[in-house]
Amino acid sequence: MWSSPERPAYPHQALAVVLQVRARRLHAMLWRRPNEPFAGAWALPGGPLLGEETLGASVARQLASKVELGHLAHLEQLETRSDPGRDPRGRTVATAYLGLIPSHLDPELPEDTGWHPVEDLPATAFDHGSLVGSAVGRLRAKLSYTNVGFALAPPTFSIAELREIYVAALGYDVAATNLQRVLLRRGVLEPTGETAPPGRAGGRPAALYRFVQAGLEVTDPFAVFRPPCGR
Amino acid sequence: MWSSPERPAYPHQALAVVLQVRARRLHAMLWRRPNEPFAGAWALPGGPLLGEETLGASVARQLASKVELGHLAHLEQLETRSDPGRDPRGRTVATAYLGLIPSHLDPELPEDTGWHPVEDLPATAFDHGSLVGSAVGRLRAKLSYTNVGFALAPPTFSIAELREIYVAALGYDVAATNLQRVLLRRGVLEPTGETAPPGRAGGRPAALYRFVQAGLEVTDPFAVFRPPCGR
DNA sequence: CGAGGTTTTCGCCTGATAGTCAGAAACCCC
DNA sequence: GGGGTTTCTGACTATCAGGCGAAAACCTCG
Repeated sequence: MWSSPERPAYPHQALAVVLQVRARRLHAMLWRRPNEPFAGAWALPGGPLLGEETLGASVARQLASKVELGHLAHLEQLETRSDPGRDPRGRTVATAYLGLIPSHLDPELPEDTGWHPVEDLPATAFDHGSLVGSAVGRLRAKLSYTNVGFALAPPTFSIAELREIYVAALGYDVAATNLQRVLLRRGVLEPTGETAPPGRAGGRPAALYRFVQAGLEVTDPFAVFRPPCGR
Repeated sequence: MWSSPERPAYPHQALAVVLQVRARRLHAMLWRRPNEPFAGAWALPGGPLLGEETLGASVARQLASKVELGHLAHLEQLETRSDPGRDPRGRTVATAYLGLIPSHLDPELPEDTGWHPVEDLPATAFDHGSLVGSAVGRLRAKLSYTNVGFALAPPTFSIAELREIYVAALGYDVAATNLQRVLLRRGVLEPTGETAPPGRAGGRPAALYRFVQAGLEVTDPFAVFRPPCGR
């Protein structure tokens, strides 16, 4: 704790890595910087921490200028970067958040803002490229042991649709059979009782499901070294 | 990104939640605050982010005044707290780190600093109590899917000793047989080939093991939704 | 209205692994 | 050498993920 009167301060910014599954690929939201440094490069939305707001409130405020906040289904703190050289203009500290938007939404974005596949990012400003990498890593890990999927999926969906989302987000193939069984057993998913009409090519109508809980919840963190009996 | 000239700044501090297994219980390192606010309450070691240092370097610097840095076997960033009211004196932002010290060490601590069982914390200053909670949660989760155990255990150890450490850190019982088999199969542990002499009560001499890798490594994050074949 | 094609669903089998237990092995002390 | 203690090993069981194939349900076209 600082007891001495000197209390150096550095500008602090909140950044958001907003991810969404679009056209079967995981995308990140970036905007093109008009000014130096890194003029023309793509950057994460964000800005200075102000007045009496928390970092969470700050990132929400900054995001509000890019998308409708109601479209954000999930927001969590990622990590804080403090490398003195991360901004050529001078020292800054930045805290990044991970935001998720369900795949059925197509929010209107400002002119300078767009979606970029995370596997094929353009040149990014500052350390924003590696922040996207961190965010994707976090999302992929959590998809397996939490119900974050709810923040990527529409309110109701067939297993086939959910599989597409998971495949896009995870970056590798998963079997629909297994996905259904695992998520059902864990109580993450529940059937709505309704079915979706088949496509024009025919096929059996797909049963619709929804996520039981809309907030983030850690299901069964890790199967290993579990407490003796039902925790 | 801030393009306007106004760049508000708030003092930023780095805090450390240092954990160690002592006497079969998980302890956190706290020091007693001499001054207001929270005079007499227990607080996490930490202090202001200075000059050209990163947060990691800052927390290491602050810790150096409490323990010998060489004793720290692991250090990772936890989370950043920004509630404007977290310090009654004025706004601060604090980034907490998780530090681990192996159980065989007994570092000398300053007069005002001591170890406290995490399950039985005294009154803490600021939001430090909940930060200890976060740290313990992180450690417990990672014990199951990484090799962080290396940072809690001595260089070599018997399975019984390792079990004690895991039990203390996790807060619940685990079977020695299982611990050995799981950690061996994952390639986290390897036998040294040596054995420890039995205690005075006799008993078969215990085989000694070591962690294969001394740095943090994510073994097999999550068994679910694994890519088709050996990734 | 039936045949062929398409998509989803369901059931079964397999393999991997965690949890548990009991017995054998190795050592001490008396 | 016998009793006690601790550790090690192997076997058994239960659970669950991964995969496959058949059945179900629906479409379109002739």
